[in-house]
Amino acid sequence: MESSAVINRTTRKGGFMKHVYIADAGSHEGQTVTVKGWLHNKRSSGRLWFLLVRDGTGMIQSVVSQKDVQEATFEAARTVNQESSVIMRGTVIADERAPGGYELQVEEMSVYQQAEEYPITPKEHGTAFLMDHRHLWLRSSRQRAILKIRHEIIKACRDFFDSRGFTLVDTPIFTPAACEGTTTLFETEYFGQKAFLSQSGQLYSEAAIAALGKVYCFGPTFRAEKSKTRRHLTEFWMVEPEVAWADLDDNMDLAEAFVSYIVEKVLENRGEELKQLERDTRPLERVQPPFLRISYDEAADILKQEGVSFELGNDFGGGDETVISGRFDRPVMVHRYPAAIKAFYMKRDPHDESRALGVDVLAPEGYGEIIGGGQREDDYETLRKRIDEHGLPQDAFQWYLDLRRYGSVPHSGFGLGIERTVAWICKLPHVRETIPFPRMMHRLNP
RNA sequence: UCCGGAGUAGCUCAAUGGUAGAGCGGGUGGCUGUUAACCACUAGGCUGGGGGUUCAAGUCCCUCCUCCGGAGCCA
Repeated sequence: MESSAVINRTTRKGGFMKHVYIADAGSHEGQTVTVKGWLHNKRSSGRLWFLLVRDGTGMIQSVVSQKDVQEATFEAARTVNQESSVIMRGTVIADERAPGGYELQVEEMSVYQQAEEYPITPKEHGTAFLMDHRHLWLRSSRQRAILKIRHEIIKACRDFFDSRGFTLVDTPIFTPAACEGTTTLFETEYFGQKAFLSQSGQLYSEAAIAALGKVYCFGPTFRAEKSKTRRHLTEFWMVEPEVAWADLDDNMDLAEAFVSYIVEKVLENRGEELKQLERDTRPLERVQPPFLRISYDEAADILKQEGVSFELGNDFGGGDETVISGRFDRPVMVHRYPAAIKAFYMKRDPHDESRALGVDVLAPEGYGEIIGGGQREDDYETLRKRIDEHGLPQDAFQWYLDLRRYGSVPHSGFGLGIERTVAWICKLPHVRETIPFPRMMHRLNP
């Protein structure tokens, strides 16, 4: 979209000729073009106005000089206010004094809509205020950069799997029962019966592999936990591959290739945005295979060496993950957690029944778990036993058990949390800025 | 749910228990190269709600509400 320069060759009411996107303005140097956008900021020097105009592709300084324009245009420049929608016709000229190197020497401008007093000013604001105005906050340069990188990450996820023969399988949002039985779910009324919002598409993806071999699902997931930390949202996006005939090692190979690919694509295509966020890219450049693979017990040893009090058998907390990942210059994969703290569907390690063939990928720089996954239990009787042990309803999982009755195969997969990945790659202090409209315990609006 | 912190102008914040202020934003005026421009003037307040102590409460006490940070839970 951004590269299609000319979309309107005819003069229409309220518009001027030759609409050009700001990102392409440089290639129209010396030409008269029309720019349509929003007034980001303005400054003046008497009979000269500098209007910073933004159109989603970029920003350009437009200069309105009283001696060069008609009275109506100069008056428009004088009275137009922040975030008004504007149409500017002028000549593109190179000028090193202009931010971006090019500016628009305005010949005529019109205000499509004069904005009311804009609540977000070019000065500092608190997070609560900005979140209340999230629908407007998105217009800021910083939020725009984050959303561009989020998009790049999502595109990289899809490209990665698509180019490796995976098929996208959309899994349901309404589910009849808990997928894992471990987390608190949002409950909703479904024509007289209870339904729950999905916390993972994994179980359905497991069904799909017998049809398609390699699949992934990509969608929103919901957790009703009353978590109030920088790493939690109640609604977040997850991409989950599932592969038939893959064991835990294959799964880890896939995960490290996947994460490396995502980082590579962001570095390749979103350098401008990373720079805008003042992200030091050196730690990202080190994100290449192989990632170190350590067992849960080795990870626990690290905590012991670092003097962190930790009870063997427990799961790692956010602080523990930071200490463990702090040892490495790239993501680290921790495998073979105690089976007792993992979901019912995880396959046990044949060499040690107390350990599950699960793996978490911990991002560096204190960002913690971005991937969780593992090899699934594929034996019918064992899985039945696990469902009982976890106190889950046998009926609801009958279809899932069927998968172990009709051509069961070893298989593995994982889920990557998009928001945590965006937060890490952008080095943001909180996941709430990684999604356009975050949903948190205390945030349902806008 | 637990622990801690904060609610004062549209926003970000000041204000010994004694007349509630600044910067930004808004308005008016000035400036032909501004870079979150600058300069002058100006409007703007139920100090989160309720109760109490006091001659006097933004300030002290109780309570409720809201938000922020952390923990737990989790991805």
